[in-house]
Amino acid sequence: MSISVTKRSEDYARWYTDVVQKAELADYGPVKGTMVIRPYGYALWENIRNIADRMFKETGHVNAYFPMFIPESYMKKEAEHVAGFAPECAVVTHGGGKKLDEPLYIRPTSETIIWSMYKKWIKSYRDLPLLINQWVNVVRWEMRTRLFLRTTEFLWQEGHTAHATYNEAEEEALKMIEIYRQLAEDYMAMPVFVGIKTDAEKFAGAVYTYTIEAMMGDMKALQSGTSHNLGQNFAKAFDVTYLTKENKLEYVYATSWGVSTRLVGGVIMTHGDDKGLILPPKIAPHQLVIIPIWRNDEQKARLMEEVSKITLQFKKEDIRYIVDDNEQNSPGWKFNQWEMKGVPLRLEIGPKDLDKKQVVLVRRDTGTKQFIPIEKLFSVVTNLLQEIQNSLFQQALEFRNQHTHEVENYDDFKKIISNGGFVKAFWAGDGKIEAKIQEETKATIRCIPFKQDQDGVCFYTGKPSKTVAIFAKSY
RNA sequence: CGGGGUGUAGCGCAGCCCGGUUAGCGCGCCUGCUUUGGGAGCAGGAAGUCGCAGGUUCGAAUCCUGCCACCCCGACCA
Repeated sequence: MSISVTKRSEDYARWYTDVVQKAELADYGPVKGTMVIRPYGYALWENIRNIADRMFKETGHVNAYFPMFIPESYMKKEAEHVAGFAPECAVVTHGGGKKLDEPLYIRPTSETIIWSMYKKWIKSYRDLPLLINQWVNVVRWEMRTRLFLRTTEFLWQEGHTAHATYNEAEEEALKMIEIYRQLAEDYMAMPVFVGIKTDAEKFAGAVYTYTIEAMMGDMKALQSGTSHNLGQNFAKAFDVTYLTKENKLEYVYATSWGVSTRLVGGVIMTHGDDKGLILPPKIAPHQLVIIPIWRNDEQKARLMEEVSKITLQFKKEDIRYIVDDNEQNSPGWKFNQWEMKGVPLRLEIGPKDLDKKQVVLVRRDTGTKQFIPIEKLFSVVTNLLQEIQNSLFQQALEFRNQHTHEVENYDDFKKIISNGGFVKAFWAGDGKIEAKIQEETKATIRCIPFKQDQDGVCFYTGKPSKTVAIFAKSY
């Protein structure tokens, strides 16, 4: 295996796949479009997942598991839903050597099977709200796949909630997109625009779709999480009704929301550089790698003794560290390897340091190297991890702002889009114009941000508008 | 599904045009010794149905036909 990655400036797509493979995050599976998530990549996903899971539970959600096989008839109950998903489904036609009476769809998402169960479980307003999440795999037979960003099978969570009123469902959908914003910005250090999708881009079967949209290193947008207000569409399709306090029969209101292993791709493309990955400390599998450097066994013994003292404290304070005392590889090799894997901090300790009661600390993001007295090590590491976390977010935010341009006419719009970047512009167009813009520029409306406080003129139609939209080419 | 590309050792490739004995190179792997502060050195070693199936030929990695797989770029999508 060669030991460096394609430069981002040379070929961004190749850089991405190089990093994924050389940082040992994932590998191609034997079936087209499938991905093996390797231990290091899975550890990263687990960290993201655990944070999200905690936030879900703190807001009253519980986990459950629904089957991956969905009867064909269920898929077909909600018209928009089947139109949106059926073409990209894997379908099981045989089981136990026999042709099945009814084909089974492998879930592309679980609304239908979950709502078929909710019909059984919801009878009264006392059963509401029902706030269930599941962490599962789903399958979508995509034409073109890319590791983490779009694979035939991927891991995600899908929350499915049932509510008594429209307002409650709306509140839930908004609450969850806010949780996704926090997950992206506060933990993954990935700034996002939060807003609503246009009709053209919303989920098949949703009334409203809310989204977080991040900018990747090549200035394309990544839809990183969505939350849908499903209204009564699925309740009606699956006939899920409840009795109100007033003994009136009403259809239930629903939401669904999800984030996937795509987030891993988002982290890679938000922070990575030509040396490989750069991971935000809060989600990094290892926050710190310790590399002892010795010349003989006696030195190694002394070093390892000091290292075990140091790690004792890290362990106590829940700093995720790894000691690389492998004897086969040279220090230089290890430096490069762990840089490829994006470990936020590197600690070097050798005989010279031991004599001076110090260590060398190197930041992955800036490359800054400093000598730290061992007695101060713990507090310095703690502060540095926080600082790296903040600085990664700030840097990503600056990058995004630098490449987000306001435009007032279509000519400027086209220039910006073809050079790469987000366009932020007043919008008063409709779906037809949106489609035309997409055809001509490949850019779509990523979202209409929640924060709207200005009046202006639509860049395309020239009509007065109070609505700013974010346009970009996307993954 | 359209366009392009690639299938030869675990990985990356050369050889193919112009058929010829034992199919090479780099990295990795194994053993030993010496090394270790930015991708170590030397010596020895293991490892290949040349993507698959037919065909042409005395002889095919190489020529012909068909098929398959994967990657990249588009249309579709988390």
